Amino acid sequence: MPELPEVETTLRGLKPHIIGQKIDEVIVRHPKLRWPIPDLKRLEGKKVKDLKRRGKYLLVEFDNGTLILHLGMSGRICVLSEKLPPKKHDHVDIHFANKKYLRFTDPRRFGAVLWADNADKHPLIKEIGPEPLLPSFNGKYLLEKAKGRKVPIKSFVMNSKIVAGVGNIYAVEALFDAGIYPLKPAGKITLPQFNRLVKAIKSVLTKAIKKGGTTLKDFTKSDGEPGYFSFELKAYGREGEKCKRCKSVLKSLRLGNRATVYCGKCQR
DNA sequence: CTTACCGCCTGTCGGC
DNA sequence: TGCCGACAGGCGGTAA
Repeated sequence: MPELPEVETTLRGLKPHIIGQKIDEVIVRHPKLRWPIPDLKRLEGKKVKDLKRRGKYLLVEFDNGTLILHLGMSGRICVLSEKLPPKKHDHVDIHFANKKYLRFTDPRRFGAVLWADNADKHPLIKEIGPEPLLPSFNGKYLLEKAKGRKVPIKSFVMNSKIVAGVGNIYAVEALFDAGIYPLKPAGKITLPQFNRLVKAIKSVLTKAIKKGGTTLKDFTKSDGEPGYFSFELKAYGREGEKCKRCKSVLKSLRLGNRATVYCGKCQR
């Protein structure tokens, strides 16, 4: 389940291997991910100009457009230098002139590999809200956006139009840290609460990215998995266990079919 | 415009 | 041991 920190870790691991590299050949074995993979012949002979992240999307930039990658739930990308026979879920290989190649793996195929002539205008990218780690994402911004909205705050922060790339795990953790009840209507949250929430989101994402950084040296191993499972979660997955703050038992509810753990005492 | 809900996939896990 | 159904989950799409 790659969340933003894992995508960021993937980006950092990938960058030194692929920037400036010329593509020799692209092999697509299973063209049906979340959307059909377009014809990637257009990449052959092109050089990777830059690699960026927008929310959980990875953007591989070329002089004629951008390859958009999304890892969905189960996607992984690695760079290999020795020829390994493709396994069942290795859907795309991108071979570079330096004999290394990028391999896109995704068992559940919720991920995406797409092309955009202009990524900024692509429908999946253009509506994405501010990056959570930039200063433009702050309490005042959220307060303004939340005016009159009745959606539960958890759904609100998981809405990519409001803020980019905050998934279930980090929404649960940040709301716990900020002491906000997940079902509280977004429009009823005060500026001090939003300030705390923003601080919590930034801090939890930053911590996870730091953790991910320790896995970078193994990036080219085919089994090198960005490690956020080792990241210490205070609420997510701890239903029925004791709150680390007040010792009462953590409760859970389902919101839009998503596991939502919270402390009934600390979160109001 | 806002909100609620569907469904794409497959590995894993609990129950029998 | 093996079969089977339930479940997880990002997130765009669509219905209300």
